[in-house]
Amino acid sequence: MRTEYCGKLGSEYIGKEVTLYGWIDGRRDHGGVIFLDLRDYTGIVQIVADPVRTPESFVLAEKVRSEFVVEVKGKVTQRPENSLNPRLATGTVEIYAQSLKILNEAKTPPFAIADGEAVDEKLRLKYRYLDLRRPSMQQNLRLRARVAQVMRRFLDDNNFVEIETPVLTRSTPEGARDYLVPSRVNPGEWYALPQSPQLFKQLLMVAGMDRYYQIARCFRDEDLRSDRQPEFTQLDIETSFLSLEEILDFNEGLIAKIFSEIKGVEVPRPFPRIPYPEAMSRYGSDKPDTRFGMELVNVSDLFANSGFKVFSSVLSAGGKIICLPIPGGDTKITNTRIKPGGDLFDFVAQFKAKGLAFIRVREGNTIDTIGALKDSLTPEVSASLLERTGAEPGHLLLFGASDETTVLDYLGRLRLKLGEELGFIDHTKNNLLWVTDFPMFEFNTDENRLEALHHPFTAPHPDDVEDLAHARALAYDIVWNGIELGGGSLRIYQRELQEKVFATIGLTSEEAKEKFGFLLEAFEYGTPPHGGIAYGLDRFVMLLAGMDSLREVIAFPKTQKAQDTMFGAPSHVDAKQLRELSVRSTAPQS
RNA sequence: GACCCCGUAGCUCAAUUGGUUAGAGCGCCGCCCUGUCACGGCGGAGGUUGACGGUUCGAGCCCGUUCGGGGUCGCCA
Repeated sequence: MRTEYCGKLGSEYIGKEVTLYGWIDGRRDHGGVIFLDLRDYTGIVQIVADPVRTPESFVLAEKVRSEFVVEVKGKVTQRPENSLNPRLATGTVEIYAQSLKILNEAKTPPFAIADGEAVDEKLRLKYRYLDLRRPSMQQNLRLRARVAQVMRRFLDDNNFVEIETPVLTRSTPEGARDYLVPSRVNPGEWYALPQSPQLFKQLLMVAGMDRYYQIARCFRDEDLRSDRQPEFTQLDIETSFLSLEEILDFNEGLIAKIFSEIKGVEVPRPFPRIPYPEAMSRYGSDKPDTRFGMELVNVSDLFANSGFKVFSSVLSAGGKIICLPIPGGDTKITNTRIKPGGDLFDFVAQFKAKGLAFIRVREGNTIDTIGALKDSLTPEVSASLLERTGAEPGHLLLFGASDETTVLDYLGRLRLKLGEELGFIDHTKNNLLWVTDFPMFEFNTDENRLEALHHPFTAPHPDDVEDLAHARALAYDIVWNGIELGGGSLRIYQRELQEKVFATIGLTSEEAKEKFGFLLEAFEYGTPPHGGIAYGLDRFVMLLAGMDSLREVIAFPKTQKAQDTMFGAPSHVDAKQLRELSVRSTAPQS
């Protein structure tokens, strides 16, 4: 029986007989004495074997290699004065191995079980069980478990009930592509894996569960990114009878608790709230990073009578001229980068920018720019420009001219790129904020119809119900340092309103009845006002761990091609299995 | 669907302008070593340069195709 963990041993254990289990982390053979590093998840402790004091284990210690699994029994001993190792937590002691038992041998691992050197991603995933032995992965997964525990404890303390919802459910319109599961019992019919438990949790509110949460696995069959996996985990929350204010306040409590217990950081409350239109106009993003300035400035009016054709033609087409002011940018950013062929030009071009105009502000507020623009800058316009953008000598002013949505998007992205490049981002900050007042719908030009920005169950602002197409939603996103941690809304709980929203996104009443009839019917049996939120747990943990990929906080993640290279999933299946499911593959035979 | 980066020994990387037998560190194996902890010393093994095709007197290097990993755009209510 194990009596202690390796990494916990210290001077207070001296003289104690211990039994340890773990992996051999290293071996130093001096011929007459052999030192072994024994590792478990808590750390490393030094084992000693020599022919005089521990003759039996000495013979075995000569055979032991890295990653052998062993049992060690012995006495915790004070290290000699000149052999202390201050770099090891257990460096004041060592164990003379009275007994050393090899429980299992190990092949030489394909990479060292240690942090530090970067190992190729495909190797890590192929040998994930070895990769997970590394200290950093041990820490990340244990951090994840602690975060989930803090969440559960907080919600439990607030009378929430944890309820599981089905993984085999039905496909619904809108949203991401579904993962489908064929039904054997119902040939030709399919389950869909849930993109979120949204409708189930709303029905739990109808059911009077009052406060629900679930750490729920969700599935979306879309292309992967470093922060997007096809299956991921949400902390899903729903409450009845709470106002929007109460929900935000409650969630701030949850987040503050996580920051306090996990990071030891007390975050100030209440979190700032930025209405969506303001977030877009100031930051060009619905998840603004407020850790640095460089806010966008609308200067359209200053160029209303401009002779600069690029600007005047955009303005007359109803577009906007927006400025991105860059302190110190005059010397740090060359014209070459801004002009066609430059990296900044190419960067914004992929987001539909036609180009970037620029003004350089020099000593005495003199202005350097291209001739065509200079001609339209009267002294009055120049003065207003400098005042409104806060520009001082050394500033570079970049200008985008396009329709409003487009120009805000590409300048917002450019702001982030340059803010990072120029070192303006203070990475010690924890800027938490809510974005509120999202529009209910946005126009999908491909399908030529409105679609829900959040989802079609989001309640409109009560002042805006007369004109649903332009209504604000009672929705909110929580943003940490420019990254969306989660989002939610108050929900519709009246049948008529829900039907109107379905109609607005182009669902016929027949389609609405066929796909959501159960929800509409439920609304007729006394549905409480309700609302909630969902957090991306993987992403939250990734950020708390300071990692830049979800793979670092998921035990068995998928590759960019959505494969599990260790298990070999997805895989072909027997023809018999397909027949049972009434499914035939149309994929080209390989 | 598209673009970019990467692929050389078990691992991390190098290899001048296309030029002799593809190198280094770590790891691994053997021998030596009683206080190391990145132990040390001596010796050794280890390569289809992801794959296929092309150009060339000659290809790790150039070209094409393809496979794999990563990043990004689109996509992700």
